[in-house]
Amino acid sequence: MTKPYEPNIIEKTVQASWDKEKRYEVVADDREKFYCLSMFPYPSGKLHMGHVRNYTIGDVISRFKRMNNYNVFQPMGWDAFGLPAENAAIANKVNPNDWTQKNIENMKDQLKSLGFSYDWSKELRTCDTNYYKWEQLIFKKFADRGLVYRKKAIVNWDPVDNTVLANEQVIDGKGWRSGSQIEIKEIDQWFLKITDYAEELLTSLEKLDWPENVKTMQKNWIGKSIGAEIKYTLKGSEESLTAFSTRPDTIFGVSFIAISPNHSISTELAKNDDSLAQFLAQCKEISAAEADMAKAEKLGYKTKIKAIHPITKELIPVWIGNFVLLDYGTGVVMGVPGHDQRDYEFAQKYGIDIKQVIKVDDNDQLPLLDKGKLINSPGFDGMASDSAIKKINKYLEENNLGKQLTQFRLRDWGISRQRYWGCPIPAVYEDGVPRILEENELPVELPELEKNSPPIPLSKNKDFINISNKTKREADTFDTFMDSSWYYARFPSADNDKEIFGEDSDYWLPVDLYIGGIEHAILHLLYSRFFHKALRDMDMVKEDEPFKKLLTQGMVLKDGAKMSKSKGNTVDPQPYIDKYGADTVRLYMMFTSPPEQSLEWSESSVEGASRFLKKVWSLVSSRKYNDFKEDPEFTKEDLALRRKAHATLKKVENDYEVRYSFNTAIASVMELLNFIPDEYKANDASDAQKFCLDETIIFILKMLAPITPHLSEHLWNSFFVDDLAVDAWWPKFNKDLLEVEEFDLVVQVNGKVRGKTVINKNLDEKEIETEALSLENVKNTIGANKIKKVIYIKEKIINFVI
RNA sequence: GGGGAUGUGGUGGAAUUGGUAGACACGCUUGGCUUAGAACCAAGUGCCGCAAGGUGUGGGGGUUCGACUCCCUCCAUCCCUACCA
Repeated sequence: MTKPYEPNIIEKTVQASWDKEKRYEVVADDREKFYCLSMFPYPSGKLHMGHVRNYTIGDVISRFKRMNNYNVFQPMGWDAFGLPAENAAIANKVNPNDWTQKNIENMKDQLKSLGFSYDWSKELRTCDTNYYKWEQLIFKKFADRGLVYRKKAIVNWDPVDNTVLANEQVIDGKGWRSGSQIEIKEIDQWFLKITDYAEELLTSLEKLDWPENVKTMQKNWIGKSIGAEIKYTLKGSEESLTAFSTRPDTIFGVSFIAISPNHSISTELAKNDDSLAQFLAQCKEISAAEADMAKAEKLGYKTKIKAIHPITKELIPVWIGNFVLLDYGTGVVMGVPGHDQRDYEFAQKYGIDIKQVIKVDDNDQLPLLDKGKLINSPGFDGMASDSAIKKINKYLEENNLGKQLTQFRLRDWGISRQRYWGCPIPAVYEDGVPRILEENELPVELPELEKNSPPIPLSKNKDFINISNKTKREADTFDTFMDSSWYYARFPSADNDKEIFGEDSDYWLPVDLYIGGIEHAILHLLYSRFFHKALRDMDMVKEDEPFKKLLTQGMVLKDGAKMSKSKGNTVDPQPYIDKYGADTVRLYMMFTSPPEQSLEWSESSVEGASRFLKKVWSLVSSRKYNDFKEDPEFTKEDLALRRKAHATLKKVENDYEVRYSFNTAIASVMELLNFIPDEYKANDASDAQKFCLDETIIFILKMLAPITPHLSEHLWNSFFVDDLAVDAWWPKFNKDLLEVEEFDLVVQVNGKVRGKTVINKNLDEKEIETEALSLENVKNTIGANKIKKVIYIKEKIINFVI
């Protein structure tokens, strides 16, 4: 009788030996380096299945690379600042730091129990002064390079709670706690000039080994467009409005101008117009989130102002539209209802002229969004859109009415947050004038709170704010995306308190493989790329890009939505680890779907994963490797097993290394295990049979080692003769063993399968055809019909067309 | 509203380059073992049909000798939309 498989005992023992020998703490050496990074978590309390999936993927790849003789660095840390800590602090009257640290300890224990091969000596927490002090320094250096400025920007304001709300905290236009109608408010904030890098962020996407969909998303987000700025002078005024358009060829179709409710003209007019003032107030009753604005009903208010069309000199009404954003382009839209969907709807609603100025054919329906030939455009009629654009731009430029311009959709990054639990922005106000602190005035430490007292905003913390009568400290903290924009570069130097990026960072950067959720495809990844390029330009890092290769995992969903603490739909892995062991949980997560796909959580086949590991256990645990000095004589059946084992190894290698397709790798190993004939396991098996089984076992343990490291290591140590750990080497398949003399041929008639037959590889095409035609079912189907055509695909298929 | 993805048995999924649809599992059914259950073992399992056969990859259309795969169109679901991380 073999002992039962007791994963919890095995796993604790194996993990203890890793800790003792510090197996996964690494330093520079001669091997090729591999920096494998999984996105660090926000310490929300407990791990959920989304984390388990993400971190298992990273660990499987790290372990596979390590077995293939790479020097692998896989760190872990904590994105520790953020809103949930403050929410928890308010709800439960706990100190956000205590709450966060406790969560970190919990989650760290969970990560350790899952057996991830992290180098914990480089752990970092963004809420540590030794982390964020460097962030304040980066900010100062960015400022010195002219990448920092201040401007007004809109926020969600809760007039009852007197606080700024995050978009997430606004539900149907109401504050989540107070329930009151929120309003948009403009406040002064710090900005980073990410737009200075717009062009490079766009062009260097090409160099990246990233999934195409992520690159496309970033490209569209940056949104480079070539168009023209067109000046509309206002009637009876020196003032003018400038609108940007990518379609100057439709300029003769302009029948209104729309400006933002926040535009200075709007505010000016409202002073003497109560109904307009009311309209502007109404426009503020909408959340600042783009999705909400886009969904809101398009509303307009017609002013008495007229703009002069730059070419026809006709008078055009100026409207105020709630869909026009001030900090978006110029805050002025030229309305061309005939050729723009949104303008069309707006014009229909308010009875504004809709003119067709582009023609494609006689069946044109408005709005017509395609390019075509110009009509109703005096002086340009009959021209194709593209040449008309050039002509019109030239005309505008010569007459000082506008100019050709490249514009980006990307906006500068507002980094001010009106919160407590974040990195203090290192600035002061001297007589109200902002000044960013000098290097020798850093760090600005986040003031500690009383035990168990809820956070008060920094703006209300007098001890912190008031430096002197004239000098006040900045009360805002950084956006937490700042914290996560450079952590990848800090990790190798996490234990270095002398330099921000020491020689360890130099050695390990860039990240060779970055793994994380697809939800970060745009913001986090774009901000990090921007940081990296700015740091490069200050000679703080080399390379142009931080993440060479990217693997985006799909969401783990529960009840049809992304698993997250705030939605309250998380599934804790702990009960599963306790019941089945970490190896089973890891195996199940990898087996249940490929990494990129989103996945509705279900525990339905955890049992299957567990069952498979028990089978491996019962096959290997009481067995010892037979150290044959020379190869025995193999029968045909022996060779079939060896072929299967070597073919599986080849496939699994490809699945791990190239395809990141762990579910199919596991399926192949399961298939291999099922393929072993029972007599090979018996005591009276022949030497050749024992040899083949031993070889198969070696392959199985090695192939599983990245996914189920504890079981593999334990069985390896009891089974094999050398004293190297299971992750010391990866086996090599023998390609001579993969050769076969025969293949299965599928025989089709008119594309439908009518038979299958085994064909010797030596036969020529004519012989194969005869062979196929001799099949009973094929003969019957063809009957008296004449064969019109024969299609033969080498060693796969033959199709008779009748 | 915009951008990106996904859709295959009762369930998770496989089919890697346009070439056998449903590998590998879960579940279920039947049988074995057992006092009984659990566990384990064996066989079966897309749908319709006694069978021959037909049919089948979200719906509709197309290209092709051949389509889960390519094209058009519609529908559903998920993610992002700049202050959740």
